[in-house]
Amino acid sequence: MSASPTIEKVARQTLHSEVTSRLRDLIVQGHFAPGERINEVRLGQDLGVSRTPLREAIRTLGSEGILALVPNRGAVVRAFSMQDVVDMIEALSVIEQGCALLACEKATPAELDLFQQRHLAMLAAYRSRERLHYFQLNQQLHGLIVSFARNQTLMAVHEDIQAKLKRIRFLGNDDPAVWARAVAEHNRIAAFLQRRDYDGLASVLRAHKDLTIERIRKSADGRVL
Amino acid sequence: MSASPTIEKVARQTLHSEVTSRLRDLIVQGHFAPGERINEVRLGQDLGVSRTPLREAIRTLGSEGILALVPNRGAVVRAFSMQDVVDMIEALSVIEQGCALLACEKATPAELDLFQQRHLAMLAAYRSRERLHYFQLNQQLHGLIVSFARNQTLMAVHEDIQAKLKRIRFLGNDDPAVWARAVAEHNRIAAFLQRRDYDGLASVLRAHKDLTIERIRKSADGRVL
DNA sequence: ACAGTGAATAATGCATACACTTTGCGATGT
DNA sequence: ACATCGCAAAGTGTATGCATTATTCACTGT
Repeated sequence: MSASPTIEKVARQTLHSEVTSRLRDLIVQGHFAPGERINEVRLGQDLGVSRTPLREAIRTLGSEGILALVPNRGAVVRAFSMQDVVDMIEALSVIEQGCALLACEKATPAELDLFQQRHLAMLAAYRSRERLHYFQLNQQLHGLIVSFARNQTLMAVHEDIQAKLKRIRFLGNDDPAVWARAVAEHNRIAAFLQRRDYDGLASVLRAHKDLTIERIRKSADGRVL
Repeated sequence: MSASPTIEKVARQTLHSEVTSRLRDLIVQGHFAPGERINEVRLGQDLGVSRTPLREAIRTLGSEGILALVPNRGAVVRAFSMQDVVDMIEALSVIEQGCALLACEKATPAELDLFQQRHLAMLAAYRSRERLHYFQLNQQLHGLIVSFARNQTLMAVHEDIQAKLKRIRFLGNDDPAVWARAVAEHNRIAAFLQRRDYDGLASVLRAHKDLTIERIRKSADGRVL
C-alpha cells in the first residue's frame, strides 16, 4: 500500500456499461421515439462498437423497462400508456409516503436543515421562473425524503421509476396556476417534515401526487408517451 | 384470422430468456453460494449454450440485483448483508401499506371474498402445520393485497423484491410462538381488509413487518446471506 | 385492382475466434 | 526465508461470421 491516498483508480469502464448509459440517455432525451425499433447494426456503427456489447446494453435496458424486447424482432423503445404513467407516479408517491414515516423517525437535524435549504432554493427558482432549475431541485427534494429513510432498496426503486419517467416529465406543462399550487404544497411538505409530522406529510404527499397526475394528463392529452 | 381459437402459438423462446430463468432458479435454489463467482465457460458448457446468450442472461440478472457485475472479473452471486435484507422487507412493507390504501378503495367484493377464502386455507395449513403450503399461501395473500391496488408498477416492484428475498426466506425459522403471532396478525389483516379499514390495515402491516424482521434475524444469526 | 405467393434482402440469434486482463505460481535475487 | 518479478494459464471483453427468422416487394393469378 505505497500509493498516496490522493491517487484514485483510473476510470477503466467496460464498453458494455458505457454503451448502456449512452443508449439510455439517447432514449430519455428523445433521440429515439416511443415505439421506434433499435437497429443493432446501424446503432453499433454509429456508436463505434460491435453488436456484442450493444446487445448486452439492450438486454440491460430491457430489464430496466425502458426497452421492450421482442423475440426475433429486436428491441423497441417502450411506449407508455397514460395508465402506465399514472401507475408510476402513484408508485413513486407510495414510496415517498412510506419513506416519509421512516424519515420522520430517522432524519438527523442536519438533514432536515439541508432539506429546508434546498426548499428555499427551489422557492427562489420559482420566483424567478427558472423552470429547469426548479424542476431539478424539485426532483432532488423528493429524493432527499427517500434518502432520509436510510433504505437502499427503496432508494434504488425510487430512482429506477424516476428514470423511466424522465422522458415524460419534460413534457410541456405550463399552467401557472398549477405550478403555484405545487409550490404551495411543497411549502406544506417542508413544514410538516420540519415538525416530523408524519400524518400531515403523508396526506400532503398524496395530494401532491394527484396534482402531478392532473398536470401530466393535461399536458400529454392523448399523445403517445 | 382463419385459425381456430383452440390453436395456440408454438412456444418459441429465445435461448437468452430460457437461460435467464434457468440461471435465476439455480441461484435462488442455492446451487450457487452467495459470493460465488460465475464461470462463463464452464456454466455455458453445463447448460449447453455458448457464452453469448449466457452473458446476456448474466447482464439481465445483474440488472435485477441478483448478480453483482465486476468489470474484468465477471459476475458473482450477490451476498446480502442483514441490513440489505431488512431494507428489502421494509420496502415490501411500504409497498404493501401503500397498496392497502388503494386496495381498500378499489377492491371488488369478489376480490375480498377471494382473499378471505385464501386466508382460511392458510389457517388450515397452519393448523395442520404444513409449513411449505402455509408459506406459499402467505406469500400469495401479500401479493393479493398488492394486486387489488391495480397498479402494474407496484406489482412489478413487489415481485422483484420478493424474488430477491426468495433465497433468504427459506431459512430455518421454527419458533412456534413466532408462527402463532404471525397467524394472529394475519387474522387481523383479513378482518381489517374486509372492513376496508385502511388505518387498521396499515398498522397491522407495520407490526407484521417487524415480526418478519425479528424472525429473519433470529434464524439467520450472523450467517452470510 | 387486389389478395396471395415466393424469392431476395435485411435483421436478429447464436457460436466462435481473438485480444486483453487477471491470477496463480515458480524462479530469482537479496 | 521472504518479497518481487515475470511468465503461463485461465477468464472476461469484444469483434466477427454463420444460421435462422422477419420483412420487403415484385410477380402471378383471379
